Amino acid sequence: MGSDRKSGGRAPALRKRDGDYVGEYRPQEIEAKWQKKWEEERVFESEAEASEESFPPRAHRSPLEKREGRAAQASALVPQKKAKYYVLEMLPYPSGTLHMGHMRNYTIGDVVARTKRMKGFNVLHPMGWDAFGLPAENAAIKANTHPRTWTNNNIAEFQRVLRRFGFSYDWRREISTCEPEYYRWNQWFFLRMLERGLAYRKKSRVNWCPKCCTVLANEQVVNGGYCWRHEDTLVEARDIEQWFLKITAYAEQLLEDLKQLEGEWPERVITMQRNWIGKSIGAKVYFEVAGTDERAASSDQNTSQCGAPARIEIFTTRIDTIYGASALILSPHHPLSEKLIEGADAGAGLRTARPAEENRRKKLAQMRQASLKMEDIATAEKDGFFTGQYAVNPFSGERIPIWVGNFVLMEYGTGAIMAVPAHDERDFEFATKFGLAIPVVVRPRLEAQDGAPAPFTEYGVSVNSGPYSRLTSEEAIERMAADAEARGFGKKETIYRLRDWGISRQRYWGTPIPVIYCARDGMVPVPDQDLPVVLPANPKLTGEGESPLATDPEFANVKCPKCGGPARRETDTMDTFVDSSWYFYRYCDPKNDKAPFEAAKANYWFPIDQYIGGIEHAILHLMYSRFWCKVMRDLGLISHNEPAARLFTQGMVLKDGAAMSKSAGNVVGALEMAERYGADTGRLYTLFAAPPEKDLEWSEESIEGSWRFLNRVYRLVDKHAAGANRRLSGEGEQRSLVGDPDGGKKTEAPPSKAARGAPATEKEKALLRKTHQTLRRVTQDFETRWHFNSAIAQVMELTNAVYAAEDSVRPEIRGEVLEILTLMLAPMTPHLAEELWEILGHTGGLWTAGWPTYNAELAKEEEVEIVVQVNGKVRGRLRVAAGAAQGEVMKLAEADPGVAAYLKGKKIVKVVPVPDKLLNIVVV
RNA sequence: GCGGCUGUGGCGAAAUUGGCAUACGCGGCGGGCUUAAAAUCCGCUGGGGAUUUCCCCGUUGUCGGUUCGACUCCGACCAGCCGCACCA
Repeated sequence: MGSDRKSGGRAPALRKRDGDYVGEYRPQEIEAKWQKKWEEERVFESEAEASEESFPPRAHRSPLEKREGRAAQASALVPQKKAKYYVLEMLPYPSGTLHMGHMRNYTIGDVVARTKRMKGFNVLHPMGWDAFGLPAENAAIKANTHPRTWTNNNIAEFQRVLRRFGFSYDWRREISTCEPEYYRWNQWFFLRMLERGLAYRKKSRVNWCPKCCTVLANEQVVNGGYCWRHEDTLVEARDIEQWFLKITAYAEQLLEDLKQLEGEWPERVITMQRNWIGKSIGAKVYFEVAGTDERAASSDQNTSQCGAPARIEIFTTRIDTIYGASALILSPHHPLSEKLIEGADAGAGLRTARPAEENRRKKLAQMRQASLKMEDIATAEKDGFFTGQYAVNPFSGERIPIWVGNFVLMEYGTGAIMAVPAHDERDFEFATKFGLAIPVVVRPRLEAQDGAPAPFTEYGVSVNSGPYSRLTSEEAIERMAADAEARGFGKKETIYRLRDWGISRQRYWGTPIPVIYCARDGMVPVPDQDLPVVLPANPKLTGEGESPLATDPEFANVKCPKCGGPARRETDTMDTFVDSSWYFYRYCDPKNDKAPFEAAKANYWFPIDQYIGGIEHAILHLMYSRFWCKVMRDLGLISHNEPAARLFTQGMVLKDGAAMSKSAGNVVGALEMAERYGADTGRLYTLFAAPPEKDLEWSEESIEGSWRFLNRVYRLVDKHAAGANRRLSGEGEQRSLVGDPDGGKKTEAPPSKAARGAPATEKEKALLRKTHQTLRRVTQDFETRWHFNSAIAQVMELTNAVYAAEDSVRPEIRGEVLEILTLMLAPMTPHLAEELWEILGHTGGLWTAGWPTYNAELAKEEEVEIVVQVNGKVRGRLRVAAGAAQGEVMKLAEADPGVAAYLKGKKIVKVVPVPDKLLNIVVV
């Protein structure tokens, strides 16, 4: 980054230029000055939630309104009752250093918050810390300190940096999830879920990360079997007793309510959630097990010779293909797969060779082992073996072999499938490899599709399906499911891919799960009045073995709350995603010690109007917190269904092609940036370099451009004010001075406060026109499209126009333009804008000003350029009065020599006019 | 394999509803100021030609379609990125 000319310690300030003294833009001083002022004046504190009564809108009238007496009309557009606006960036995990990737996220939120405040909303814009978590524990072990020390140090540092960037947070509401005042409510929620059967404990196959030394939720397993924290570490399967939250109870609602979010949340996130929930509508069908003889005669023989259970349940979405089932296939982990391979080896007459029992056992063990590794499951070759047993197809009565296959997942459906090779790719592959029959039972609807490649997996028309032949697939699915249900061998069923949320973690730095195990009373919830269950202050952390809390007898050994006998505490802690599932509600009422929050306060502020964060939480945090919201609604705590009305996922900041991160070693530190160029330049650059949803490649060279622009604006305003002051004091124009001119501050009356004249010259008109056109577009870009980059480009153009106009416009006109320009910059570069506002002579602080009102009258073009095309090619340009009549434009076009040349000798067949823009003449 | 997103100058990008493609910025080149440099201000920057006014040509990943007119809409393809992935 080279020179230190931008650093704070430059030679001071005043230089002579064109007879005016122009100061130098010194962001470090300006930024500190205004941050202090904002804090003193408590500018960013939202108004009380109870304030549903009317508030007068923030008094703002733009200079132009004042001049034209339009204030009354304009304020009619502002809601009389101050509307609330809750804008939130996802809370950070305080680790490492804040870099410009983080700053981009917070800058976007801050622009929104500041804009809304200027527009008269009661804005809630809080910040807090996702303070529990494994990295703190690991770092503490490494540095031989306490996770709390490590975390709090980081929080202090994060705070410092965020304040340095001037983000407009209401710091009174700051929360930290590792404080007992916060996590006691995690425990409280857990107990409420326990009461409702939404929290339960079971032993199950879970994902274990050997590096984290703890269990992971399904959502924390990425890239087909790797730990989300250690993307190079394969997750292992373990059977562990742990706590689950029953998110599956809300599967349908979570899916259904995504519809409400359409258009408000990124399509991508909605799609990902939909896929994650993975709803399948189908049917369960029960197949009787018929023993080892495929031809077994007696229909009443429905237990096998080795005592295997009577029936196998399968799930299918294509019950219409059941006449084409040529086998049942069980998952290696299916409990029956073990039972079915027992018993005497096959007798004579089997169609398919049955491996000897010993080999069957070996094979099963092998397949179970293989499927523990989650990698390559999708790509692994199909494998399986015949159990020797048969089952009866309840529709056809046909006996079909029962196999075990490696591609059948125990975790999905019933862990068993019917194989229909003719109409399913995987079954086809399996059948081809092992020589199973491939009977066709669905034909394409159109003859033209006949001879379609096997397998044919689409809907069509049933054939060879007994009474169901000739039905369309849709009809067959409907009828066969109903018949199966009526005849008692099946039923319609909807299943979801979504699994319950495993929240037990075998680590220290998290919320203790508030239950106690008593030898006599079993599992006993900790009574509400005993909350919070506080983490022991001095744990023995090793990062290995069982939960650290289990090794702390003082913590683990307790009296049973029911019988008073000796009991043992649960020593696992909660997944930290519990903390972040409801944190945004706590901001509404951060100090409440009676309840997680007061319902009225939450209902005032919620839903979040604008939530902003990274795409990496598309499923994790954003699914969990939607679930939590619905649980809280059912507990009667809140009265809405979804926590966030709108979601925005910003792009990453890349450097050298990779996401900025500590581990990649390519971070541009936020503090470093602020020291070198000032926070405003950093903010401006991240907004200008790319639209916010897109990834942004960091470029040191481009930052200079943003820096130069702010300097340019500063000089422009400062020079203007200096000139105005000189005129006021020296040249005897009789205008009153406000304040003390010797006070060292620029408190003289600014041009804007003086009586203003209407634009007189063409140049003045043009500049004001440009100003209001810019204001219109910037307002739109802020409001709806969030194209901050093109908004900034507009402001740059306006700045260039003011420079170009030089002295051809009177100072009072220029003053007006510069005021609007300053206000437009305020949300993006707030410190500089405050300073300019003061330089322009305002004493109240820019935060008391509102967003300027666009004046359509002044923005209107009087004369427009019309592009004349002949057969779609530009052949001439006309300057005409705006709104000129079509015939007149046509006449002018025909008179234009450039156009006429192309019309000569041709016949005009069509004329397409676009008013005030274009005229296309079609000739042959 | 399925789903989604993206493709525009040397670079980051703009183009609001189908209406002048390349605004704004970076980089580069030239000029003013300066003894000089930095900073700053001004101009040029798709290609070719005319010393100006100007003329010709090309162009938004590729091919096709709709349209008076397509970066924008439709179809097919190519490339890159992301997500899911034996989900029955």
